[in-house]
Amino acid sequence: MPYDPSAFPPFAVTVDLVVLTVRKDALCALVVRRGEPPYQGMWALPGGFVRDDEDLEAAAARELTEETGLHPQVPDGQSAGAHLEQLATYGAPDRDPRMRVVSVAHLVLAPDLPSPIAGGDARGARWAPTETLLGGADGAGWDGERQAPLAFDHERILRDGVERARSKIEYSSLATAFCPSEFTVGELRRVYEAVWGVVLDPRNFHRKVTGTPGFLVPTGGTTTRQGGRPAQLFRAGGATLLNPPMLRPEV
Amino acid sequence: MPYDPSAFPPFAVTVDLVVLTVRKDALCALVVRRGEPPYQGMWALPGGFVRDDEDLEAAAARELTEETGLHPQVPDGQSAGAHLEQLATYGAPDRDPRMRVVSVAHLVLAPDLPSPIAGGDARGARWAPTETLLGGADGAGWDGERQAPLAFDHERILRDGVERARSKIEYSSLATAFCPSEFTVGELRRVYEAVWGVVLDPRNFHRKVTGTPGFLVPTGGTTTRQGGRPAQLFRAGGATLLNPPMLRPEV
DNA sequence: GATCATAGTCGTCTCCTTGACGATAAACAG
DNA sequence: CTGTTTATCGTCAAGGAGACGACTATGATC
Repeated sequence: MPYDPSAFPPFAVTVDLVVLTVRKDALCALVVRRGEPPYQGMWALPGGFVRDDEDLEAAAARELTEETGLHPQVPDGQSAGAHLEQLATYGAPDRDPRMRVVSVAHLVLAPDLPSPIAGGDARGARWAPTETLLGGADGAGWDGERQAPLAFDHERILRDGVERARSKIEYSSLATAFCPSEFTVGELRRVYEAVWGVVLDPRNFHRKVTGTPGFLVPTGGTTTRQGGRPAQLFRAGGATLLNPPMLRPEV
Repeated sequence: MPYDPSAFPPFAVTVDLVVLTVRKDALCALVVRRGEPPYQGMWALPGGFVRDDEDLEAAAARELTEETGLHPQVPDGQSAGAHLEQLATYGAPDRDPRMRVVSVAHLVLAPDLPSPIAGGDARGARWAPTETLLGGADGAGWDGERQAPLAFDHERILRDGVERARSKIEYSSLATAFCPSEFTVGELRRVYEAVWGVVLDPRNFHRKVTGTPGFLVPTGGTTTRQGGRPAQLFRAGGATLLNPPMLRPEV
């Protein structure tokens, strides 16, 4: 098919963000309240239009900073860096009732932020447990109160993002993106437990992560912030792919 | 950011296809020759504009049928069905010199087609080994002749698609998408060898795939089309996720 | 027809990983 | 001092994976 500049239908292109963190042993996502129609007053994933001369990833990074104050992927900066990657693109013709909108969703994994949502356009933004946002079909049985459904097709996007995160921490070292720059083995274990929704054996987990080359680098320090015996502090090692992978317990 | 229908910049949205198959023990991709500028005369991935009222996946399926005659994912039809999934979206502001184009790339895994490219808009379309199309940085050392580079950012897209395929056949049963509806363990092994670019032990491979529940279902028939002792015929089982996974040999 | 080459299939052996779980260590709360 | 909590080390048995020997059933060649 030839390119004919007058033949292509016009689209709006947006980025939406699935920003995940682990708070109080629960996997949580950032949602914002919509201030205008459609879906006015409902919760939605943060996002916005891609600008005229802006790359997709740059748009995602800009939205992330606007909403949370987080900066993606600062190589080693102490400032809270977050992992950002493209998730998938959603473009059903009727997903926005006003016009044809194609949304390039991105996945962000962030450490738990000290202040609620630092430096963000935080009017009506909050962290909500993914289990609450997704209702029943989110894996393990669930009996809490149902949250009003998300706007647009954002529930589907969030579900895909959570599944991506669950799968990705198996074979990559990305679970450390949920941790502060220095963390203990126990804190990392609680990340895996929260994201997968399972309970892991502390002894086997310790053996596994400390035995995986390049995953963890001891800093020499210790901490007792979790109570109990002081734990060694680690930072993320250089490895991005884990070999052998962490395997989600089956069933 | 509020939606302002007059504020969003106009984009063109296309789908591009990375169509992979295994031919003569080599992983090959479908490329078409461009008939007009820019990049006139160069090879490119097949693709085209998304229509006004068309979902992204529908557009990818339509392009696939137009180019190859393949239909995606016919549940069990004998007619050559192919696996189709979204790969990633590419939207750098300068990726097309004429206008702002966002391309939603899709990955297709197809069995080797009997006729060169059946029923397709095949003027100037061909299968080319990915190793040739990608030049050096495609993993194992390479010393063949260099193919002229692909148009646009299609080399990057192809590289991502090949990597996705390599990784996906590890933990899913998608390698069977490269095989005809009935195939032998040896044929499946040659698929893995071609996609990964390695040599696998036939005995361990046989034990592994026949021992993975839901991967293969014996049909009862045998074939000698590969020469040697007749081999049992199988078809793909119901499992989509392999447990345990096939692991790519390291290094 | 005997022999050879080619594939396919079954077994064995050893090493390593994993899951289950006992035991010890070092902090804090009472 | 004692109990509680969390961290860390060790042991053991079961299963998976790589290396590789052995045997089988075809077609090709002499």
